[in-house]
Amino acid sequence: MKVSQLFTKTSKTAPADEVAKNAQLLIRAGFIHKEMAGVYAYLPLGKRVLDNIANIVREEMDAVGGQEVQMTVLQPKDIWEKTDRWDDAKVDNWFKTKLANGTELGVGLTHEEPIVDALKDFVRSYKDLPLCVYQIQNKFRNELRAKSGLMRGREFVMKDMYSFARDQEEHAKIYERIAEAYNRVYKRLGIGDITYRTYADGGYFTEKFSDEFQTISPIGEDTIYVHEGKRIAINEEVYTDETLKKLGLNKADLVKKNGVEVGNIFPLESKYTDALELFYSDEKGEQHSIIMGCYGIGISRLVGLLAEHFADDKGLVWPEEIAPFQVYLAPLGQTEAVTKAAYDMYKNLTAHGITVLYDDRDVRAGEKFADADLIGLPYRVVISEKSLADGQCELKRRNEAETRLIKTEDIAKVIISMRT
RNA sequence: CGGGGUGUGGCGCAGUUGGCUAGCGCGCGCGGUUUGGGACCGCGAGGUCGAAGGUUCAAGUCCUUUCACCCCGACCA
Repeated sequence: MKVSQLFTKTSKTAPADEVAKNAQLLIRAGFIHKEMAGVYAYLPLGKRVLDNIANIVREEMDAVGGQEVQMTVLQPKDIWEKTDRWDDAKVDNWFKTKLANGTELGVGLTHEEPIVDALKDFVRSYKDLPLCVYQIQNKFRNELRAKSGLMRGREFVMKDMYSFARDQEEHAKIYERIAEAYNRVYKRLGIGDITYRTYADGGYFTEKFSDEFQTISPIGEDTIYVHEGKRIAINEEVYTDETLKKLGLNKADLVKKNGVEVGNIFPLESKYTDALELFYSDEKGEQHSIIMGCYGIGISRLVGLLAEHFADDKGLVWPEEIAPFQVYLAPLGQTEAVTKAAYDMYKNLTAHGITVLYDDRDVRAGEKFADADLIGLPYRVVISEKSLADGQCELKRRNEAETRLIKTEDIAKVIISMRT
């Protein structure tokens, strides 16, 4: 894409109504637009990042047998009454609305009920199970206080997967398989080394733990106790001697950290399936409860976390799998030779499947460099009269200081070889 | 929801104890000089000061109400 065609612009100043670094950087670089507190639009660059993250999650969920669906935002009241979650006294962060005729509707904050309801049309027999269904879409929660930019919004993008198993043993296997998929997701996002499977409160099922995936970060809202060696952690909310004993951990081996909850998986037993009367028949024709699990990843929260984590004093520093484009191509000067070389390279890189943000604007070098740094693409290629005289261009990684001279015709090959 | 703070061109800000056609920087448009780290000069467009009501000869400055946003806390399947 050409910068001249990109409708967003960068800004030297951060908006006064944002304090969170993730929001400041993403807004300055033109990735997102704040619609209101806790509600952000994704502009072309931000949308690409959001999609890249979603696609990593999608691939890993598909790999463990997930089937993607798109559920509705508007939801009928009755299914929520069946599980006793409609009442504001039970779940207080609902957005609710009404049809013209007065019928009450819910605005989706999670989708256990409608998924189970939809499966009732299809799941009857033990032959239909197990199965995993997931969705990646906007969810709405009426948070009392939105905060920290993308980290806690009222409208946000989330991946939710629901598993349906015939018994506890089958459920446990699926649960572990998905937990491993989660680790792969965070690894691919570049935060595997600072993300820990964390024992946490199980909510409705307090006798059991749920598992959170917590990424160590100074902006983390949660306090966790990390066991480096075992790559696990305990959320402060269940950090008791009893828990430690149960997990066989020693207080002395744990380090207190701030964590961002980037995922949460938990067993739902048969609470929703029973309440909504989704059962299966076994070989003998006897009916049984279906054991359900729920697996969330905050996609838009990850955009915020990654922006916050992969940044320096000049701007964003995107990992390759997440960056909106791979290369920032910056010709310096407007001479015919430079312009032609840049355009040829743009075509060449694109033909090699390398995405390029081509800064074709007639602006000074400093401005291009500053924008390249702020937007934070992994590679920057500079074409100028100087290096072009030797048939070369300059290649620099965003996360390194070193600049290297490359033969212009080799640039695609070199970048491909440098890829992580 | 409790506490604290802030709303002035697109963005960041300044506007003394109320007083004249509401300023500055960035950005934007035009012209020119520049051209390897957000250049410089000149000209120009753009705001009725979050909104509503009130006090006053006079309100961006005072009062009331209200909306929005930020921070701390509480909350957070």
